[in-house]
Amino acid sequence: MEEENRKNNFIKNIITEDLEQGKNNGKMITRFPPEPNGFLHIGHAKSICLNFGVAQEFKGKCNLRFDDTNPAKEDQKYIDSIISDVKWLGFDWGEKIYYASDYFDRLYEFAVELIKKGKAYVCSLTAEEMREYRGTLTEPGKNSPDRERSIAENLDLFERMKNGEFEDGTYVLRAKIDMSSPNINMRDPVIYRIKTMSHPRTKDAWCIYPMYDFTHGISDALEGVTHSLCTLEFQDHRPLYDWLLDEVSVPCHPQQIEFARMNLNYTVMSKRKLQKLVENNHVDGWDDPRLPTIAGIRRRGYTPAAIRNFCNIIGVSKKESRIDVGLLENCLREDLNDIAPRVMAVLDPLKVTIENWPDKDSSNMNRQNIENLHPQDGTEELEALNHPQKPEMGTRKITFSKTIYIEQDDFMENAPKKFFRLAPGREVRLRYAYFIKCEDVIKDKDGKVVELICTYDPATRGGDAPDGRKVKGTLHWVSQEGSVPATVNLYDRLFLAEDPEAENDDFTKNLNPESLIKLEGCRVEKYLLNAQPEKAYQFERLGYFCADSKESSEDHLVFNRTVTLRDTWAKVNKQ
RNA sequence: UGGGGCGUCGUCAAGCGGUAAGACACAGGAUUUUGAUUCCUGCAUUCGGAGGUUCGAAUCCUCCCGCCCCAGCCA
Repeated sequence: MEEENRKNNFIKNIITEDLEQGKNNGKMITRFPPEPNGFLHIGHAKSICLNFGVAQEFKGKCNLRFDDTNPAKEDQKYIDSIISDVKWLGFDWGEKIYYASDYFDRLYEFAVELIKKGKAYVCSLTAEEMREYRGTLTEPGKNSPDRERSIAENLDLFERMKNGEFEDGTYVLRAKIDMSSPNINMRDPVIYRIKTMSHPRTKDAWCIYPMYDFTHGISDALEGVTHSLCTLEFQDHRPLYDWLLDEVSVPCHPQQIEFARMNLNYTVMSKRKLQKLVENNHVDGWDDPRLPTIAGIRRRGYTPAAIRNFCNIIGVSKKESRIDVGLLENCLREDLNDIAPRVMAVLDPLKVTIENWPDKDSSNMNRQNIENLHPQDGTEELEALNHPQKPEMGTRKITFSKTIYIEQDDFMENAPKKFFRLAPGREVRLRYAYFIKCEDVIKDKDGKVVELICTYDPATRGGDAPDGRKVKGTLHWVSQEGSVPATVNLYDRLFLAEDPEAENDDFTKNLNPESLIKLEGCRVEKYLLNAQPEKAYQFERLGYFCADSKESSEDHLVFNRTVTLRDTWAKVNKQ
């Protein structure tokens, strides 16, 4: 379904044109450059799909490169999770993983080159002073008193910075550009700072670390990146990106192109807010199935194909937008409908006794209509399709018996005409089994319906009526003997508000109190006993579900609802 | 009020001077042992606004309006 017919976008147009004109010797290389300081979310998926996607499409390559220049925030565990997420999404970064930290030596040399050209200087202004000297959005900045320091002195100071002779914060290395530039990024930006701190990969080799702007462009150039795709907020940095690459002797000059990041409604995407949800236990951890993190949606049951397709469908532009999660869910359903085997599960069981079904120990056990009746326990095996539209997915046996369960919602004592399900005196089909008719309703002392007494029609075995009579409704069901108990997590959107962060006060006020409903008394087909975590099943008439990768076991099955089926009845019913 | 961006259907989004693609949503209808799927049909005389250029403008020009980003020794 996906892969074919990928949509065009302005970035692909640029690449096509560059390739046609023979730019970059006909090569095209992109990169996905995460900072390992947090977990990936669906917004990153857009960038991943874009960068790896165009590389695939144009027969180029895409490097996975960690932008690990700030040891204060970064950690190996993030590196590991990012690698696993990108792999799960289905992308291949070739033989090696790149790290900006692998370039620390060369980066240092490039800084020295800049100093020698008189294009960088060591500055001793404090952070606060530097802010004052920087000016404001409307007023130009002032030159640092250290701006005209001699090259020799700069060289000496910078080397001593590297050697660890100074305290953190005493000196920085700055590019010498233009303190009166209307673009604040060009007002002598810091390119190196002292941080006496161990780095996840280079350990204690360095106590000075390069800044993003300095590192990123050079890393791109060293890797021969041709198109450096990043989000809109870096547009103002492009002049600096270009300045740096022009001033330093790198092998090539990549082109930075910016696009709008993805926003989804009914959720939050910022690292800080996701962190708050986790820390304040509003959710169950970084992989909570309600979170838009890759780990979360994966645990929820989303498929990589659905996410890739979604990223293709939403397109790439420079317009800031908030995409309807409905679009995502639709891509999910499209994929799941194709691949998920169908099974039956009853989430809110209502007991049904088939009164004319032979009792285990009664004498009518030899009734000939019940072809595969097991005389020992009074059950019958029936055959069900694993996917009605795909016979190649095979069939499976399901067990029918005297005691079965249907969904509470599928029975109504005083049912309106449009209600196609079970009601006193009405007949429905049990999927792949028999027609049953409701003869009696048993209630407890509070008036709650606790059991239905029904009769079945032996002639309708498999679900077809030989006399051609029609029933409007087909219900899913499960039998006492053919099912096992399970817990089911019903997930819904995490927030009630389309834009949870619209008001500047506490966004957690918009949390949906019903984003998780844990159902304990569910019953699922025995077939599900060996369900693999994350593998999608369609619980017929309910939605798509998967066994939870953390909590489900053969002793205690736990399923997550990935997404519901489209439900036009619910919509009509609401009106 | 400095600089950089962006404004095409409810939501995304093509379009690049020749007379508004597509997807989702929505509304009808058909088929259906999932009120699912699938399948038809409809859905912007109009492109933030106002002028101008042109035989012809969403596309070019001018002005205006609205929204976003930038003053980390974060990325």
